[in-house]
Amino acid sequence: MSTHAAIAAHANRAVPGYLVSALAMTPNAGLGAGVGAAIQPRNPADPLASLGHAKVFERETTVFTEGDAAGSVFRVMSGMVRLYKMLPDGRRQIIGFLQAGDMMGLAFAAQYLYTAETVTATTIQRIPRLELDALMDAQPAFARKLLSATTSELMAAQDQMVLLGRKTAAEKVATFLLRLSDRKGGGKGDDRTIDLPMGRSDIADHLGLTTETVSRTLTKLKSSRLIRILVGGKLDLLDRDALADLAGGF
Amino acid sequence: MSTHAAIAAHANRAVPGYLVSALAMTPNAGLGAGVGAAIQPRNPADPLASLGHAKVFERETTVFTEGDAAGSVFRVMSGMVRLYKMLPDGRRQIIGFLQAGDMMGLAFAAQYLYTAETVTATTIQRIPRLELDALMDAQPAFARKLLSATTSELMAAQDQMVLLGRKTAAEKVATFLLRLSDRKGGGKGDDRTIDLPMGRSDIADHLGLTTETVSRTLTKLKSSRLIRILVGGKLDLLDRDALADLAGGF
DNA sequence: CGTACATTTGAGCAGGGTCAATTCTGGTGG
DNA sequence: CCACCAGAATTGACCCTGCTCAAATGTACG
Repeated sequence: MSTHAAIAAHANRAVPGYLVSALAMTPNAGLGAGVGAAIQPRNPADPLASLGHAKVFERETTVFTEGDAAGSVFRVMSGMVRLYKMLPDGRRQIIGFLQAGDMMGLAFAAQYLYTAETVTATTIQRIPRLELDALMDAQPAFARKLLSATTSELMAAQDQMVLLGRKTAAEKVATFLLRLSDRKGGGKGDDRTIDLPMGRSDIADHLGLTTETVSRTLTKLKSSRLIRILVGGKLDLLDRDALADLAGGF
Repeated sequence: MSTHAAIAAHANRAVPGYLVSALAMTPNAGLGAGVGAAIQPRNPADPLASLGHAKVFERETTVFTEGDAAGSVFRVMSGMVRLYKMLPDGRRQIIGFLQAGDMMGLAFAAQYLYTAETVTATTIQRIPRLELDALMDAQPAFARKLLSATTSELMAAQDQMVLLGRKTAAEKVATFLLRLSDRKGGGKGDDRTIDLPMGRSDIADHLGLTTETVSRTLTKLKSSRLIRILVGGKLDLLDRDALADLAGGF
């Protein structure tokens, strides 16, 4: 028993530390598949509002890297962030995409367990762990919220396992599009139009596919008149019912 | 927007309820990939010890089904349980395998989000949600433990996403064997021998493979002298280092 | 000891990957 | 305002890993 990169990483879980993963505190969590937890940034009852301070990151910038000492948690205020893990040889699995309200870096470990990078220009609130701890001590209700948000993330992660382990390429892509669409639900404008700020290879690494397969699958959906691909990373869902059928659950 | 089995299930996450998933409260959690949390059954400090009551389930028995009203949480005292989700057409994804100390059924939703079945004869403690709530209110430290356990599960779930999305069949099987081995770490006897009480199709549905591929892969590992397959669902790890290399991280 | 089911093994196939060329897109500078 | 350029996306051709279908062992329990 020696060269256990595998086992070593696994053992992290046993570390009685703090700050383990990402989590979101509102309903719109989920796209992240075990990642983002929205805690309404501007909610009057937002207990995090006064903690830490916000900073703007430009697009394609690293916020923190897997293995870094985990001293803070972060909350996305606007923009989009991707979280991923990499295998030693460079294969990448994107754990999730975070949007406004989602949190990351939350965990009970000394190091961050994945890398966080911005997809678009993003405003991020950085909250020192100590401040978060203090808030949890002071407001038991907040601790409950964190727990609730974390279990929501876990549910999303489980759905993602079904997707990765048992869905076909077409089902994966259809599911992904519907999730994205659900995410930004209530908003303004055409509710059939969704934003795809991330590149094809990001989508591929999130769905366990290659960029080529993602592209081909989108092309097929376009030919079938289920979607329309617009310029500028936007896309119309022309037939949600058909997409939902294709997605096959979740 | 109508036939959204997908979207409906997804929406569950928004339900402000309780009791969402499974979680474990000790280091040996992890095999579950987003599932079991061990809370030392016989630990003197076990705050759950006096709650609910235990029951013995025989092998291959359903404990609860996805969609059932979620009135209780459960803790495995001995034996093994599998948790899974199914797609409408019957494809199955096993979320994780639970062992002694692992909890399940914990969630912030009104229904169970997956099905739990025993693999072997299993003793399970059933704890009404109300009792768990009361405990959380009475012991803030316990609530913290739950949060810690849940984030551990989330970490495990993220590792499982990497496995499902980016690993080859051989890497998946090697990773699985090492995880199983780590799980029951400290125990007695030959630490190279591990128990595989679940069938090949359970392993397959956990790793996103077919039974045939799992079988073939194990045969190859056997031919390469990395493992030895014993009767009675046992198996020897003959070369952990080689397996760890094969597993490629985590 | 026999039967039912699980596992293994075999043969052939296909979904999605790889490698590579072409087209688009968006930003930049003239 | 437009031509140019670099990177992204798309498309094509071919291949391989892992799946399907099927048959042959193994194994456990009554």
